[in-house]
Order: sequence, then C-alpha cells, then structure tokens
Amino acid sequence: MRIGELSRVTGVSLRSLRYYEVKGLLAADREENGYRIYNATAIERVNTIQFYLRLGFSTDEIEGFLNCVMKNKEAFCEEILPMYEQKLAEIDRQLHQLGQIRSNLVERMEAIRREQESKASGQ
Amino acid sequence: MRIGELSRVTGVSLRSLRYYEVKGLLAADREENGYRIYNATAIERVNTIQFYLRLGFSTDEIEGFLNCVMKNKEAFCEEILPMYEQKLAEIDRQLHQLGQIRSNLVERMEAIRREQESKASGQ
DNA sequence: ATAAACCCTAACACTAATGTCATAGTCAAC
DNA sequence: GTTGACTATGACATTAGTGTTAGGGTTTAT
Repeated sequence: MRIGELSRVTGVSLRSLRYYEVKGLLAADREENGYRIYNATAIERVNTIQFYLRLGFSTDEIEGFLNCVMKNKEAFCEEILPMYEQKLAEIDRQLHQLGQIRSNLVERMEAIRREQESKASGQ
Repeated sequence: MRIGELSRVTGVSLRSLRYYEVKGLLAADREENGYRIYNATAIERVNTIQFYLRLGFSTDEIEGFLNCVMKNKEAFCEEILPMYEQKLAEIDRQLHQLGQIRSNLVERMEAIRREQESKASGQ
C-alpha cells in the first residue's frame, strides 16, 4: 500500500509517517517512481508506535525496542521492562514537581482569599 | 546599579535579565554609554518575576499582573485570582494526564511481569 | 597604556513531534 | 491532453526560557 492509504487506515498524518521513517522506526520499499510502498505489517507497526508515543516514550526510545516487540510478545524483550521502569520514574518525578507547584498555587490562593475577606469585613 | 550587580544580587543570569526587558517585565534606564542602570526596586521585581515563573506562569502571563502586584499587595489585584485559578486548572489537567499515562505504564508492567512469571514456571 | 573586568547587540542552539507551504514529478480518468 | 488526486523532498514554524558565542565598545586599576 502507498503512504496515503496507510495514513487513512491508521489515522496518522503523512508528515508523521515520513518522520517515523527518518527516525528509523518505519521502513518502506520504493516503487520505480520513488513512491513509498508498505506491506500489511506496517499498519500494526504504526499502531504500535502510536501506542508507545502515548505512553510517553520518545521515538528514539521506541527505536530501541520496537523491532523486538514487533517480532515477539512484549514480555519476551528483556530491554523493555527497564525502559518502563525508567519511564515510570520520570513520570513520578514530573508528578511530584507538578504537585509541589500545585501546593504553592493553592497556598497563595488561600492567602489571597483570606486577605480579601479580612478587608471586606472591615478588618 | 548595573546589570552585573543585579545578576549577582538576584542570582539571575545576564541573559535572563535582558530577556525580561524584551518581554516588558523589567525596565532599565541607560547610562550615556548605553549601559543599563537599575534602581533598588529592580531587585525585588526580579525576585517577584522568579517567584511567579517557579509557580508555572509564563512571562507573558506575569506581564499581565506584575505592575499591580509590585504596587499593591497581591490580594488587591483583581486580575490575579482568576489567573491563579486558570493556572491551577492547567496544572490539574496535566496532573490528570500524567496520572493516566502512569496507570497505563503500571498496567503494562504488571502484564509483562505476569507473562514472564507464567513462562518461568513452565506454564 | 595596557590588562582585566565589564557592558552592548545579534544570532544560533536546544527539545521533539507535527503542521504547513513551496515546488515539482506521477498517474488515472475523462 | 488536461484536470485532479497523489506523491516526493526540503525548509520553516511551533514552545519558551536560557545558554552560548561572536564581535566590539567601556571602565577601572595597575
């Protein structure tokens, strides 16, 4: 199939499909005129790429285990679990940081509201 | 005081101080030779900018209320509480999204571990 | 008068996946 | 044989604050 069809079937833009090729995630043969041709397995491959992107993995990270998880079940790939653990730690760091910011925001908001009330009550 | 001293006192880089000027956050007079000169209030102003940046506000957002909060107490500025609420909502959206991703990660990790164990137990 | 420390502007880099546009070749259908 | 749909590559834009470098003036102290 050509790139337009692959885009329609997967819902991924032409731009992104070409980008995945540049990043080494998605190979394509070429017709004589230079058009990319994909075999049927490309659909699942693109879906898999999107799956990992939504999990917060970068294309560079995905490149490290995509071939393995496409050939085997995820659990068979030894490199995948450490990647998950590392990504989880990253997410937890971000959650912690956002939580800190949130606390500070809420604290300031409460202080402002207290000041406004004390002013309104003629205090 | 000149920019180098302001940088030393506040711990903010020259680059950032000049950037704040471009963004309209921090005005500076000029000596005849073109050097920026700041009055003493610039120190508190820079500290205030940093305070809001750490709360997750952008320079554009800070520009909207900085003059008011520098002249008055925060609670006096009517525009500030809606900004806080908006920022809090933003943070909560991000927290929610990160939480979703985290759940998916953990779920996948558990599934992988289960598969590996069932394989190891000769299942 | 020279070295060291200071200041100026302007510009590129960075992150990272995607959108968009420009220019152009190819192909199918009518 | 021309229109319209499809494809190709390449390049710039996006976010946003900061780092860094280049090239060039100024001030201060010795």
